[in-house]
Amino acid sequence: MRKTPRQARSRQMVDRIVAAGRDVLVSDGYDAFSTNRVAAAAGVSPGSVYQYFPDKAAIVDVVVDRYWDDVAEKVAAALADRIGTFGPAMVRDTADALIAALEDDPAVLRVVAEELPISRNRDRLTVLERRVRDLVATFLAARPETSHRPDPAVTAWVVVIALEQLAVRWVLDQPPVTRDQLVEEILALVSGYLSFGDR
Amino acid sequence: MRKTPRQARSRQMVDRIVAAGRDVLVSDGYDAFSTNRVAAAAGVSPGSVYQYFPDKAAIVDVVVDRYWDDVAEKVAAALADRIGTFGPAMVRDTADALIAALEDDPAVLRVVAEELPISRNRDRLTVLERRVRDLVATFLAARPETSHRPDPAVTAWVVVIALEQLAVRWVLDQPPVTRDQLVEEILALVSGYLSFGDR
Amino acid sequence: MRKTPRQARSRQMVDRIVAAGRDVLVSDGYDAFSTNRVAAAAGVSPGSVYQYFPDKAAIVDVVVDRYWDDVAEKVAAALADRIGTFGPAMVRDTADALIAALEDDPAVLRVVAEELPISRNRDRLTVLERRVRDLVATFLAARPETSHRPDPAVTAWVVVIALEQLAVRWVLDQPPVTRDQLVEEILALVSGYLSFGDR
Amino acid sequence: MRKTPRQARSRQMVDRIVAAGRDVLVSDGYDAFSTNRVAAAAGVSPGSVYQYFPDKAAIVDVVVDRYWDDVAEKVAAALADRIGTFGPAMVRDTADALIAALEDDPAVLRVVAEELPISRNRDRLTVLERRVRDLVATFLAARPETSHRPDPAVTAWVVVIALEQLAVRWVLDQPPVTRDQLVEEILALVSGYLSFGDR
DNA sequence: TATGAATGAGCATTCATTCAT
DNA sequence: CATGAATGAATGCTCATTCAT
Repeated sequence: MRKTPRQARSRQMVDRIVAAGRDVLVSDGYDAFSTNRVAAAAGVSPGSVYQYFPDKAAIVDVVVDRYWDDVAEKVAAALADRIGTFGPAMVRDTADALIAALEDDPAVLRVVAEELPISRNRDRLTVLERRVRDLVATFLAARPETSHRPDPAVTAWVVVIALEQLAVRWVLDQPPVTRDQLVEEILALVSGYLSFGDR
Repeated sequence: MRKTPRQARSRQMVDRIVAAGRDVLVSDGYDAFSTNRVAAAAGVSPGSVYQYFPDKAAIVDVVVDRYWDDVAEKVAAALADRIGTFGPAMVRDTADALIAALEDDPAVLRVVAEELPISRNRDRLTVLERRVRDLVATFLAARPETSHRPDPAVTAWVVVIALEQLAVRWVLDQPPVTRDQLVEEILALVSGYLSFGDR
Repeated sequence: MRKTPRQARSRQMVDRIVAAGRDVLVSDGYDAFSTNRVAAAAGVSPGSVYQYFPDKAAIVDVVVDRYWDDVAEKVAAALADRIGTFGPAMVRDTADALIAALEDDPAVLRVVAEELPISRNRDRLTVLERRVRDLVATFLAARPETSHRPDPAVTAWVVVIALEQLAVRWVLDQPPVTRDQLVEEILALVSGYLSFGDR
Repeated sequence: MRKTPRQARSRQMVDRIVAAGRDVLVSDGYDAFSTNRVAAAAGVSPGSVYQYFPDKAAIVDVVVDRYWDDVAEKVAAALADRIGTFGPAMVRDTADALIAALEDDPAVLRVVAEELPISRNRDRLTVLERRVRDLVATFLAARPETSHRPDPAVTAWVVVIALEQLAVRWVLDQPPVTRDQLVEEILALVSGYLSFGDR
């Protein structure tokens, strides 16, 4: 007749703390992020935080990790029903999925992308990178006859950076560009790049 | 019997403090950046710092501003003797100039781009933006007959973001891409993008 | 189906906790001595500790008490088969027995004598005191004809303090004095003192 | 017309903090000794403490050092006008001077001798040791014809420990021994020891 | 009984900022 | 102007103790 099984209770505490961490990050900013504030926001004592996290940095790390995992999951989900698309359509779909995922929580994106030491975000790109590598590969496979970029690894690196940064800046800076326009421009950028040298 | 006029002395103090700020930022990192440390590094008392800067943030702001001004100046200087180039050559020159400027002080670039809250970098892009706007305009002027990007403002926004981020990441992440490769890829990216839709 | 009667189980818990307390004291020192650590070392939950000890200090007290009881027991045992010796021989035997007892566990002696608030050691001397009182009495009884110390209680107090401290410091400070030398010096000190005024 | 010259002000702060440290140690005990409490007792902010002491331990060290310096000074002063005394008189004088010095501040003596990790007191004995070495040497010089302790270094070690501990315990434990009795017993102890073997 | 999650007061320390000199 | 001693709020973190299960 246990109300909260041991495992679940831990899980719940971690979740509460992470949620509170996210909130503090969003509303107070990274500089004002303190363990005491997180504890207060979680309705928990400072000591309790340390039963679940070894130190302050670990809380931030989990918040960031969860955010990017979330984004990756959304991108994967959005693309799941479109497998099989090729070339341009795939670019469009990927850009669209990424933008959509980033639009979901701009507040955290702002903190994560703009306030955090980049080191905390270092390993987050794996999923996007894999996706882009595939994208580049299938795109090129669809146009085997043409002359194009020589080194696929370099090409993927270029596309990842451009794609990611365009999506992030669009969400955060709200430039005078519509969402559809953005997707079209990304399509043009990537397509033009990948086919460059065609004749 | 005053050696230096008041104005000049102020200027000198500001310079000392900013230089010290830069050094502290580079060697200790943003987290360890403290007014006391800056004062010590400048050989000045903490109180004096507050005669020239309202608070700690203002010091960082000036360091960042000066850094980006410096970059802008270098880019402008590098391009000064190449005015009149068109299209692809201009893209190449711009990319090259930007990379060169960023390579000059990677230590500060690292702090500025990776550790600082991005808000501090907000207004830095004006020069680069103007330059890229010109670049886009002249490029398109060279190919007036072709169909290409519809909105020059949007196009410039896209190119700025991609160009800047590629140059920054290349300098900071040292990816397995040579400098020449990078310039070629940027050229391909921008040229492909700007001419996309040509036939 | 209870394996161990309640009483015995309590006893066992207390023993585990005290043993763990001793270990923590020895390996981590008094400053790092914490109830949680003791509980962990005992393989017991922190809550359980409080079923047997009212607070942290009580654990230390028992560790200390047991240590001194142990020493007292060893001294008594060592002297048991030498009852009947008189004067100098008895001094020598007592000194020897005490040194031997202290040598048995220098690690705990160090903590108990050097790190603990001495108040915790307050009542430990009873056995040694009684033994020394006897020693003084028999010594004097062996030389009834001579003039010597007037007040046996004071005399015993002096001898206890000197004897104990010499033995403890010798064990802990490892001075350049051999064990035999030490015993000889103690003998000289005590004998000289007790017979002082002889002619 | 400066009220407090720079040097003097520092000195004054250090003194205030050390005095507060002493008071906290005496009234709250070593376990409750905290930087915040010291700061409060000194009527100073916690931050100020750290302008004069690198950490908590440093405050304790200075308190202890000052205490023992003080004792050493008093002993030296008390003996200054008695130089030239020999043998028994010198023992009496030394014992008397030491007891007097320790009696002056039993509260601090209690903390220093009973609550502090002994390591903090390690180097304090130099003065007493030198004094005792001299004492032993002159004593023996006065009785060159007699047989006595073989190793002067060992002899001095024994006398230091006994003398110091007897004086300290007498002050702190208030045993049923008068001050004069104590001095007489110490004289008997030391004299008997040093002349032991005489005939 | 035994548990161990939760507590929260407390600690040592830092640092942006002020202000009397 | 320049100083730098002084501040004190705030920080990350610990640990003796409690109490619901």
